[in-house]
Formats: sequence, C-alpha cells, structure tokens
Amino acid sequence: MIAPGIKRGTAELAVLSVLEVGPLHGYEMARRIEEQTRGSLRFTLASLYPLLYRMEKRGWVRGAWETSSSGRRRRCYRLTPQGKKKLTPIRAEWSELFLALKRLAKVTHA
Amino acid sequence: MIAPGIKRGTAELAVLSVLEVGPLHGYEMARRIEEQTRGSLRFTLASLYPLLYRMEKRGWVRGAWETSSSGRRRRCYRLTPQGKKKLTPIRAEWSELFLALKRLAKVTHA
DNA sequence: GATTTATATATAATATTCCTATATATAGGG
DNA sequence: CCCTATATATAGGAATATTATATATAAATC
Repeated sequence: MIAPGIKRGTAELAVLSVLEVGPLHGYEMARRIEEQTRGSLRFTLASLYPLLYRMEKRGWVRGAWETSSSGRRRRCYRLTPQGKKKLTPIRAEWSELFLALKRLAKVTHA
Repeated sequence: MIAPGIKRGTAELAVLSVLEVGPLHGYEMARRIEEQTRGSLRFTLASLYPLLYRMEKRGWVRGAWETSSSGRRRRCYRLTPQGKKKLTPIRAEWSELFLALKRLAKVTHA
C-alpha cells in the first residue's frame, strides 16, 4: 500500500476513472480502485463519501438513491457531462507530474 | 504549473532529489526544482522552509549557517546518511503510484 | 545617493485532503 | 441468533501546502 502522504490527490482521479466506465455506488468504487491497482491504492469509505459530496457540489457527479436487487438502499453516482470533460485535463496534469518527477527525481515508470 | 491538489506530497521527494547532488540552501532548492521540471513543479519558500525543519527533525537533512562569498548569511542543508537511505524506498513508492494510476486511470507517461 | 530588484529566511493564518474512530442499518450464512 | 459482508454517514484530528506578512542585505538601476 502506498503511504497517505504520497497518494494525496489521487482520490479524485480514481473516482472519476472508475465512474467513466459506468455508474457506481461508493462501496463498490472503493473495491474497484483497490482491485484495479492490485492493492496499491486503497481508500477508506470515510475518505470517499466526503469526496463524492464535494464532487457533487461542483457538478462533476450526480448521486441518486436506488434499491438493489437484494433490497439494499444505496446511492448510485454517475459522471455528469462536466465531470467527463474534467477527466482529460486532470489526466494531463498527472502526466505532467510524472514527467516532472522523472526528470527531477529519476522516478521510473515500471 | 501543476495544481496544488495534485502535486501534494512531491515536495519531500523534490528536496531529497536536489540535495542528492550536493548541499544547497532553501532559496536555491526552489530555483532548481522549478528549473529542472521546466516550471511544472514550483514551491514557495514558505512551503520549503517548514518542510526543511521537519526533515531536519527527522534526521534526513542537516542545516548549517554559512556566509556566502557575497557576505550573505544563509542556511546550507545537506543530506544525512539516513536521508540518503530514504531516497530509494520513496522513489519506489512513487514508481508504484505511477503504475497504479496507469492501470486505473490510464495516465500515460510522456 | 536613492530607489528598486534579487537574494535570503521566518512565521502566522488558512485551505485541502485524507485518516481513525464511531454510529447506524440490513442481507445472508452458519 | 450471531457473525460477516454490505452500505452510508459524520466528528475529530493530522499532514501538507498556500497566501500573507515581516525582516534584512547585496546588487543593479536611475
């Protein structure tokens, strides 16, 4: 697991990325982020929920209550057009950071 | 310039990296970080000084007052053996983060 | 000689992001 | 009936970087 100090700022990109595939609820987002990064990136639900509220306020995602087939109440989030539009520049910034750290700190990209 | 929210956590690696080459004072560190990243990564001195104090407390760097040839008083920092030892695992963690974001968020490494 | 710019360090107040801890609630398996 | 997995919510705190402010001097410009 990557230390909190280093992974800071990644949660937003992580949420946008898993939502790009399709609508999801918070609990499932956490599962997918952990799974798709082989456990390198792991967020607590207590981190994700406030982040989702902030993103909803900004208009990047929209949440809607739904009842699953098992009868469980949960809040399903989907990307708004605005949120979708944000993904490209955010990816570009991360890409720029990678390049900067490669040059400055010789961080390799396995 | 990369947004503060994204570059969070990079300052420590940046300082360790520029100090790996040789001893430096704060003002010059800021200049080199900006220069070596082509302006992508830029830290205010008000960020760097408290960071240097924290790193000195942890024993990663050691500062010493010196007087430059121009007669200017400044605090010169050098990596301690402990600080040097930290660089490898920190680089590895950043490398792991890059890989994770590549998989999860399709962030490319230009 | 006076003013401005570049060099150099320091700290207070604030913002953001993530954490641990805690609370609540229900479905399903044993 | 209890435990585990699923699911959301929020309070309190830690860490990191920001803006704003203060101080001081060397070098360049006017």
